[in-house]
Amino acid sequence: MTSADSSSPSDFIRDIIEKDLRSSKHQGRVATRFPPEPNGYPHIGHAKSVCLNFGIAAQYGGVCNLRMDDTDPSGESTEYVESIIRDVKWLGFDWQDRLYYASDYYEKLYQYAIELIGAGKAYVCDLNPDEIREYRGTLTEPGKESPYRNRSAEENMALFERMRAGEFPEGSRVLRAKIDMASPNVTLRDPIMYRIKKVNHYRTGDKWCIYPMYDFAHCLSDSLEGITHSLCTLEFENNRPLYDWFLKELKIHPRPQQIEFARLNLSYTVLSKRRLIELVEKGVVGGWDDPQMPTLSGMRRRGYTPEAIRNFCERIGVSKNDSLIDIALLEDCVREDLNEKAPRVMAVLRPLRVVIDNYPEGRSEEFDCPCHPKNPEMGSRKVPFSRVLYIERDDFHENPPKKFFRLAPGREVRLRYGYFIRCIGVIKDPATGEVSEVHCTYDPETKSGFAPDGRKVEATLHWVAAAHAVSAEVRLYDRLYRVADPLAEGSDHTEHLNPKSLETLHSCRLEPSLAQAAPGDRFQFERIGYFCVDTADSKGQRLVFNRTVTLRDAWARLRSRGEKIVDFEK
RNA sequence: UGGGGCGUCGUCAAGCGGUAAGACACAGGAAUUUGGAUCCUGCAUUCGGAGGUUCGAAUCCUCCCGCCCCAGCCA
Repeated sequence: MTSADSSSPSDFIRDIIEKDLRSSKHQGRVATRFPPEPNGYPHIGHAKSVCLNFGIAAQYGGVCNLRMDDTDPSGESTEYVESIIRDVKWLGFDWQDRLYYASDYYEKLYQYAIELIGAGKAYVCDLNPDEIREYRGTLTEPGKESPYRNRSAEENMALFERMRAGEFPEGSRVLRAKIDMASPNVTLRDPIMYRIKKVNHYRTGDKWCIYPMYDFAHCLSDSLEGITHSLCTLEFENNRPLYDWFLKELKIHPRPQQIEFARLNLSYTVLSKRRLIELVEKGVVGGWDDPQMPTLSGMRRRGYTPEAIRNFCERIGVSKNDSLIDIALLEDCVREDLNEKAPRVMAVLRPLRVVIDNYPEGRSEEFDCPCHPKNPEMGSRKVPFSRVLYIERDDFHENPPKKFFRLAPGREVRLRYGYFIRCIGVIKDPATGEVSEVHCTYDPETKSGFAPDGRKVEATLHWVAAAHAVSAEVRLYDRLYRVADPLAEGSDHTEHLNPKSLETLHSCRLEPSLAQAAPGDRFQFERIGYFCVDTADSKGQRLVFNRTVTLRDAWARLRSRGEKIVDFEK
């Protein structure tokens, strides 16, 4: 026997499923579900769950449903439902006709509640919220039984009907499961099943004024859909006995099994809906789809591909360890995907004017440049060359530091797919002393970048012909936070925001082929990084690019290492 | 200090009594018309700690330590 198929992932959840399959526990069926509450935009943490649930269904020939877990009308909306549908689809998953809503089960859930009341397992409690909390006890002390705990089934039935009819104000009564006020598991101390909320529901409108709680609704929704394995995050581990209690007391036969795994935490970002809403509402970011956001819509706009995200979700694995994934892994995933897919292009972000003194004025020529160095099938594009060019400011140093081997006075470098040029002088702004123009000569023998005499050059620079360049705005995104764990030790994450998480460059000069770029198109700006055309702000003549991720940069690494040494010496 | 869960490389993560996979990160090198990609090389004598069982323990037992979750009419 060969070792496990390395193309399909394996983890403790799949182990359980395979065991269940062998023992025919669910008649060989596998059914999962992705059950978001539509009260926010899905983020990369949701993607982990989406990939897990849909991935498992696909791997074992099962199904995965998409279910809106909409049991609390405050905060839920159609906008969020739409964002979830759009993003899960974009990730590449298909639930066919199995889009469900917990709110479609309200009537059935109500009947289940009636059944529990009839069995003496649920009661209407008149305690107010404060009293309920007091009666619940603490982590170390048992709770006290509610004085309403032993009402007759008839009385409970009548009261519950009147709750539904809207006869009582919010907060005045709840329906509770009668379990055990002394349970060491606080979840089991007569948990609330229904509360009164006189709030309009985005789907059921004002039809209901009582709404089921998560614990009651979730297990039953799962069983109603024939879910076999109900995967959720670790914080629900305490709730599992309650999940099982409802199903057992209602004598539901094929019972779904809840299995908990660790939610995703990503370094230098924050992945809680509450925190993300805060960023949106405080205006720290431009919205849920701001490219700085770890939301799927933000990442899409930033230029991430679904493939990269899926690969990431597979690479991080699934376990019960509370972990913090290094964002470098995510970045590696996009680079890996975009390295293959993104056409190469030249763009100068911070232009420095270069004049080729021995290149005739008014003359220009075109080079045919491959769109991908390894994949000829991606074709080529024409790039014009002329006497005045732009190169990257960073690619020239009047007094080059050690190990800097780009352009400097007297040095020769190659212009990618162009000519060798040698710097013969600089012109400085008399006011600032800053280099404003570099003068060079070119070697006509080195056309396309080859020297017939075989001489070598240390660097190859990207460039753009000044007269032919198109202008663009480029947004350089970096990590949103300065610290790896912005929530560490209960600190306020907004104190750790990275002030440089967005730098906008307005006078970027791009090769003319980019004038045709359409919103969403992705490119590699050679030697810089991966960029995509912004889908919201790039329109008509106004070109806006977002940086998805930088290229790995050995020079930048050397430089920052140097800085560290300098700091150390201080 | 009640209950539930988790501790294997800087970060993830395999391992399921037979002698520590892999990935990212990091470091070095080769090659290079992207200081990219690629390719080599290195990177846990030891698995939170201490005892014990065993010919043999990351895997079994005992005790201890650390971290996370639970006292919403949120999910």
